[in-house]
Amino acid sequence: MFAIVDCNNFYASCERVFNPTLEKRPVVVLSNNDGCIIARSAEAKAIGIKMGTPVFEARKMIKKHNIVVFSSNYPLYGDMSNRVMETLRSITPDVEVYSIDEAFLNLRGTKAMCGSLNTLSRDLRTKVKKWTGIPVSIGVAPTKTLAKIGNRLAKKRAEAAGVYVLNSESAIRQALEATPVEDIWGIGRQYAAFLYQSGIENAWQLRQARESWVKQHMSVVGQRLHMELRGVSCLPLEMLDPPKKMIGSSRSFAKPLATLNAVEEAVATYVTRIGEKLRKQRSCAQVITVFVRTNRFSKHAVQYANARTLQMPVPTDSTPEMISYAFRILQMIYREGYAYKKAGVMVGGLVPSYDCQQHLFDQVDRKKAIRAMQAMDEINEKMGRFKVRSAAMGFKAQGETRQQKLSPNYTSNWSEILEVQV
DNA sequence: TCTGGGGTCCTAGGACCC
DNA sequence: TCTGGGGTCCTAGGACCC
Repeated sequence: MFAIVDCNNFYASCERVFNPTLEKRPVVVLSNNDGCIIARSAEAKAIGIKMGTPVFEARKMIKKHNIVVFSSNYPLYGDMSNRVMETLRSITPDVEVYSIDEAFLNLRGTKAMCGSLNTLSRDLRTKVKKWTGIPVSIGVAPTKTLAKIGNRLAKKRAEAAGVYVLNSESAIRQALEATPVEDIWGIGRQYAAFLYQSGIENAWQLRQARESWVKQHMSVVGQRLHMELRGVSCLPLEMLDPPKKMIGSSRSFAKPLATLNAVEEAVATYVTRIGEKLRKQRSCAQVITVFVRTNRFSKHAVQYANARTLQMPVPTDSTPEMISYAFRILQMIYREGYAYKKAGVMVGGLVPSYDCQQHLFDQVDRKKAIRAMQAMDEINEKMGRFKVRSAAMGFKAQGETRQQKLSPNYTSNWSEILEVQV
């Protein structure tokens, strides 16, 4: 049996843990750059605030209902996520961290088999709340996809009180009939529209569809999903996270940038982040892509977007080297006269760094570069991010993002730790 | 005025090999 | 009139996830 443990309104709940005055009040958390609403407390959802709404469109509602607004605070959420995951590991080592706020558990072999899955799940839910302050919902079923369906009902139905177990054919049928196709894990907008057109509206109807028909229209991904709905587990628990195949970094700018130099400094910053991630997972990259674009929502501004990919001669994880390639690309795609709203960098073709094919006529002293990057990473680890950095990033952070409603880093910065008055 | 960021997997088609 | 068969690798684009 699989369980999926999903934190309720995770970012909003994290903010609440350290600020109990937010209890019962509508809370929303914004995306990078304070752009869109990406997390909502139950109260905010009840008011009718939709996921992904641009904050300026919701301004009236925010004012009217006195909604508390936060910029996103990823150091805080990441840390709270670790606490939740550690708590889950206290009942079983079989934990797959699926996202910042979700984990799959394999309940086989846990004490559950002695008691009921229901009791075990309820106990786990209580434990996570008590140890971390984060409320979670739990779905339990014979496959991951069915567990996800259970989880949705655990959240939706008050009488479920946060736990929904699909442990019999009749329970599964009931749950599937109550699940519209667009709410199935793996069914997005396109497939949902297609299924409705084909007369399939809920998960039970999809389960009854012919396998060959599903395969024909939804490829093997759909076929797997179909089997999972029928109780045949096709998606195993993945406990160790495989190395990334692609790493990217991009941002929208609070204020558009109009000079090559400013865009260069932003791009250098993205490459620096990518370099850190690459070295952390001990990979080198073979290709690098840079893209720039103007504000795609602006109706009057002249639009321009471009991207280019470069094959690097030798796989590398060296920040300065990647910056020079990124700048070369930027030279090719940058055009004067536009107000740039967003830029980004991606690297791919990742290979393990111990396994990099060298180049016969390589001009770079790789050993030196490796030692320099190691020293830089160590200093920054100790003294704070970007303390030692490439001059290409500039002195003043370019393309800075807006973060006007940031909560303190309660759990990751000594000077922002919570103060309690006695 | 104002609209996020970071990923994965699959398929079809082209280029190439013998 | 009529032009094989079997395969790999790469890329772009589409679909999905949180």
